Amino acid sequence: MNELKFNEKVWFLMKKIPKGKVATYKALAEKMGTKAYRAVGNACRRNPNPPYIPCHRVVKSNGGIGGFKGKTSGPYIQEKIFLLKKEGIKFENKKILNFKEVLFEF
DNA sequence: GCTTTGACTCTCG
DNA sequence: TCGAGAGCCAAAG
Repeated sequence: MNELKFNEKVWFLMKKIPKGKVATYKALAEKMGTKAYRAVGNACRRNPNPPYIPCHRVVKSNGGIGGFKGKTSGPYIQEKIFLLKKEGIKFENKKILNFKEVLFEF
């Protein structure tokens, strides 16, 4: 049972992200010892585990939001941004202004 | 068991 | 700065 599946590893790292901070798919993948950047996003998109996973704290390496609720654009993205903004993260045109400031390093 | 998809990342022009 | 292409891995069909 110590065999953490790929998705489980992703969730575990996500939960480690403190409030007001964000992480990139790349960081997550590399931290778990793989380059499955996409697989990380897949784990979140399918989100086998509900609100238990703070997927909104995971962004792209360029500071972009990526997606939310299975959508890469639309009101869902705005909502994701709004949540992050409430945590002290600044956004501009769907991009994180203080990206490096809020970027959480494992 | 192969094919398709995806909330990605990097490189080149 | 921006767009297109290639590379990468895992889950679902």
